[in-house]
Amino acid sequence: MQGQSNFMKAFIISQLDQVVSQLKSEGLLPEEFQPRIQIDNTKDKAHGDLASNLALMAAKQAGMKPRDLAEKLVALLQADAAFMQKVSKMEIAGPGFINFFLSTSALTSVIKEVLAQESTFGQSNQGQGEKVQVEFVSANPTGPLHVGHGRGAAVGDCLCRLLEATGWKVTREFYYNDAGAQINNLALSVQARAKGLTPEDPSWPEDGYRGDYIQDVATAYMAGETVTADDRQVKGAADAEDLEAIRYFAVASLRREQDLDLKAFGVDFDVFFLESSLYQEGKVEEAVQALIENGFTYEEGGALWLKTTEFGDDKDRVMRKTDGGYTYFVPDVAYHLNKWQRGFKKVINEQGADHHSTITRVRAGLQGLKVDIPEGWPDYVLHQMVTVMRSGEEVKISKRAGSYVTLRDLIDEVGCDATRYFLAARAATSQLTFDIDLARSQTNDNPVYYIQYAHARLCSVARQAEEKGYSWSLETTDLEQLQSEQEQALLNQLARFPEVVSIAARELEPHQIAQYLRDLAAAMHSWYNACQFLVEDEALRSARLALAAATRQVLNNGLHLLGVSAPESM
RNA sequence: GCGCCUAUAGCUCAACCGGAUAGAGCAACGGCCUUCUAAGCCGUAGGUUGCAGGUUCGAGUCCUGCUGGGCGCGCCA
Repeated sequence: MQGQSNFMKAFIISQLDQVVSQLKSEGLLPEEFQPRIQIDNTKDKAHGDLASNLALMAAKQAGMKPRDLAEKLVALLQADAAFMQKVSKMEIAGPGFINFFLSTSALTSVIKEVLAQESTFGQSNQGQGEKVQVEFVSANPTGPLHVGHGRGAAVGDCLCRLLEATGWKVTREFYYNDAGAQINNLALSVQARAKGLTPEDPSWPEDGYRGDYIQDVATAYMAGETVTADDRQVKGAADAEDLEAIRYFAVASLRREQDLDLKAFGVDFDVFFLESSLYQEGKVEEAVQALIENGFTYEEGGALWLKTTEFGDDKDRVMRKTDGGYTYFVPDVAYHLNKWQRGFKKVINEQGADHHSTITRVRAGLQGLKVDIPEGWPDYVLHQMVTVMRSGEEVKISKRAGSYVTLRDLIDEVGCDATRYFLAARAATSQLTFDIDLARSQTNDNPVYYIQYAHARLCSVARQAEEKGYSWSLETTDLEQLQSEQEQALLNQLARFPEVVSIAARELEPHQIAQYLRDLAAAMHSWYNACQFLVEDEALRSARLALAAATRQVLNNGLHLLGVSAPESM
């Protein structure tokens, strides 16, 4: 699938396509030759603005040397007067690249596009209004969100924003594992605290949760406080013997706390899906029955097994334990069947790589249901582990959670913007080192402020232009004034944006947006230092204010995709 | 032992379905504020892309085999 490209790329591709057809009719190229014509951004401005490797790809089939074929292609393009209005010069370079030098009018046309499309510049319709469900975070309601959940939240939310920007109809979903052994464990831990035990006591539950937050929950429960979670209100029963009441209260308390953390992080969900609802509605049992009826199960050692090996797993897995309970992936299968039945042909699960072994099991279960779910469904985006560093040393604990660093710690300490940026700026496949000192620093070390500062500077220029009565309108502005090296570099960066958004969405890689924004901000800062905007020469001034307005808009659009604010002053 | 991820400058990381001389930031060194925000800019230095083969006109990118690191391999989730 070809990504949405900037219009000059699309234009050159279509012209080259015509030229290829021409060469076919001349018999120079075989009829069956169907190149994927590729136009690249150049790394070196000596190579022009855009470049094509078509001659290199087609040389063999044409039976010509690449450079000779390139000559031929260039000659045909040069014959087209309309084409040569947009391309001021072509050069053949290296082994046979064709370098395109764009005319100023072609370069500056992006300004008109940006100012006309405003906040929609960069958007496309790749998704064609199709539904996509993105499940992310999905933390167990047994403790505060940790930094790994934070990475999931940042990456998942940016993915959603990218998909929305490219024409998908997105449902953000959070799956609560509110049934199962870990919840029982939570209830026992709170109960122990309610009875005044501490983790040091010999009678403290085995594998109990030891963090301070358990004490907070127990105290609130015993005080009869009322907790309001997203879908329920629970009053503490103040009875240390009522484990059921404790369980209910504890889950509500932790859900509420997670909700507050997510809100502070600027992440909203459309659906909170409860694992317990699958049991209540008999969906887990239905899925199990279907798997049994389809012959993918067997009993052994008092347990029920799923033949996951028939779907690529290295060993079969227990579905129903000897104690009668289901293993965790069984409700997961029921849940994903539910997603499918809700009509999501595309589903993306963003989760930590430490859970990657579930993928094979869930997909195997879905195949075993035999309801025509495609083999590779659903998609997964796995993020690797996060290490938090402070003063050159790894930070492993938080006061509240005990054994891990919480998302709340980071938001409180470095702020929402910087936390989101740092957690989304690296490829999900890479382990991430979160440097608190760097994220906190309000200096040029910090890419968040670097990008935001670029935006704030342009806002400031616009304010001052207004104060001085320097009005301008696009219709009467002569964009040919933008001749400096920095201006042309910036124009090329602006033109890249729709394509970057498109590729980032297609590859499910939000970090590409962060990377791009840094490049764009760098181009803007270089320009800012090289050129004065509020000059006497009205023609030049207006052109620069137009470019400044367009750049500000694209910075804003890009920051929005990351969920990072775009301040008007700093 | 098996599976997934990963290895790029001293450090943290990029590199657009294989493209030209592998790029940024930090750290180091040298410059730029009477002028729109110096949270900025310009320059210098820094590399056998873990190792060895292979495919290709062309490989950090694809294939094979090694080596190191992370995660997983439970009738936990």
